[in-house]
Amino acid sequence: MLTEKMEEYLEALFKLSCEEEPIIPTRVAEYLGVTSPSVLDMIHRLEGEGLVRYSGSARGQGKGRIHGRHRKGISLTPKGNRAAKTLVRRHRLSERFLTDVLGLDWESAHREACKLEHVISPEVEERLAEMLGNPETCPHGHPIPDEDGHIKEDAEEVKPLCDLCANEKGCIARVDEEEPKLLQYLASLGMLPDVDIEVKEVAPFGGPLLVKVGDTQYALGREVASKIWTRKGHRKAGRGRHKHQGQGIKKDRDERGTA
Amino acid sequence: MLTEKMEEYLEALFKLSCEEEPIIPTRVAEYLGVTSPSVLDMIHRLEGEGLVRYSGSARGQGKGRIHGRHRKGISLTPKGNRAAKTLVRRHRLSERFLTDVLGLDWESAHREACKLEHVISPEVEERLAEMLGNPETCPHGHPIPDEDGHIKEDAEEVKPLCDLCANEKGCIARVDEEEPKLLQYLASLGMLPDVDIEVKEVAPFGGPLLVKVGDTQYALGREVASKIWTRKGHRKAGRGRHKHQGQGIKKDRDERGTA
DNA sequence: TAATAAGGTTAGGTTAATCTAATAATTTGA
DNA sequence: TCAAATTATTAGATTAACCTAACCTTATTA
Repeated sequence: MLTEKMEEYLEALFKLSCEEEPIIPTRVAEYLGVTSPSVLDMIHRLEGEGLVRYSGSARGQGKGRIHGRHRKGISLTPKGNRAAKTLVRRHRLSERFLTDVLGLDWESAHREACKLEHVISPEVEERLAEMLGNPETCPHGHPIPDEDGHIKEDAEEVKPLCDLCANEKGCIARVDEEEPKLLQYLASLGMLPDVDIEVKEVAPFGGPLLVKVGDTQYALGREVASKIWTRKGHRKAGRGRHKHQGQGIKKDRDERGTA
Repeated sequence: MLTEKMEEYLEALFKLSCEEEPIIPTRVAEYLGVTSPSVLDMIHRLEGEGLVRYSGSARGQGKGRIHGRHRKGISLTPKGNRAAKTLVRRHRLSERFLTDVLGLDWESAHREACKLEHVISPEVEERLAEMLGNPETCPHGHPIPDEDGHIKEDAEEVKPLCDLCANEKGCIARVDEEEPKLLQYLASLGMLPDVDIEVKEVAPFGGPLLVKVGDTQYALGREVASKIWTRKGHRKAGRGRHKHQGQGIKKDRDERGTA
């Protein structure tokens, strides 16, 4: 049986596996705010459950180098991957419910979803998805895995804002969700999924980007710009289905002005 | 900080305090399915948090006898009582949401609510209550404490079905929620809150009751009948407010035919 | 290449929540 | 009133998650 902590580790491993290549214990420790002996401890327990594999030190393997049958470092087994995706699905469905139906702001929704994802049963998960109209993304624009753990690939290329050239236009596909403060900041600038954005200038030597959203221009650091993911072209109709449904439900409490 | 287990104990103590008078460790142990040393352990921790009082053995105090300032045995402090009522509120609001909005059956709703109650924040609690139209009772008919922990008293006398005389009529106010199996059984007989019921016969010597619900008669043991609470007179319009709202939200997925 | 930094691992300890087994205290009732 | 039954309490163990401190091992780099 999975404990809540085990679930948290699985999720962390899943998210880290989308970024850097060999996942090392120290990275996990940083990500979760625990010490590395604690991570080792848990990794051993998760190995015992057949959810992760760990082949000793992964240092010096180089990014993405494959050694024999599988990578060094920590990796999720298919079973672990499946469990992690279920958690991600429950988290993102919860976020949609909390923002669209209950009208919470992004930061609160994220915080609450972190707790909800561990107590949602398959039955509630299914009904919730149905009630929300089977949304394809969370409020930040990240895809929601389907019941079978499949994640819909982006139809078009999605790249970070910092990779756009001067005068290139795009549409925000999603924003990284790890830092609540940043999320709140971006929301305050109107940088939300499905919003058009244009890079006006790119300062040299790693300097800031000058971007235009709506009628206003903002200077953004490269670091921040790397957390904003864009796709080509303009906003698409039809993508905001669930969102509009949510807004409809939310409308009658809009005077409270959250989100 | 309260752990989930502490919360479970508080809730158990709250429910037990509504029934028998001096709450003894052994009773709590039975109720929660743990051993008495475990209960003692937790009681000490809860005492340390100022949530309960415990004055040694309470045996032989007699039902409800007061000794000095407060009863012997385990009792909740005002702080503990308040915390327990918040949990009961969250549990019952969750149940309403799960049955009325998501269309779960009573048993599943109860099971899920047991988990949800521990992860709902004050903000979510408030919004959920609002969305549900501030319901006054859970699906089984039990009152939902308000945000301040006040529980609305019954306007009329509410007594167990087994206390009615032959040919006495009443309306089901609520059914005890502790045993899921029983709940499911009663629901299958149509014995739900706000349903009229009539006692046709009472067999002597602790025998069964013959009761009529709708057009059908059933024989119920005394034990079961003691879990069904009735009030005088017929179903009241206006009491089912939240229920109807729930049905409205549920309507467009009724073809699934759950609940 | 030797020193330093970064990371991995072990050993041992803590707290919450549980258990079993044993012992002490109280009740009940014959 | 005294034995049997019930309850309370203590002692000692266990498991999951943590931690700190100490000690290896592998990489970088001066």
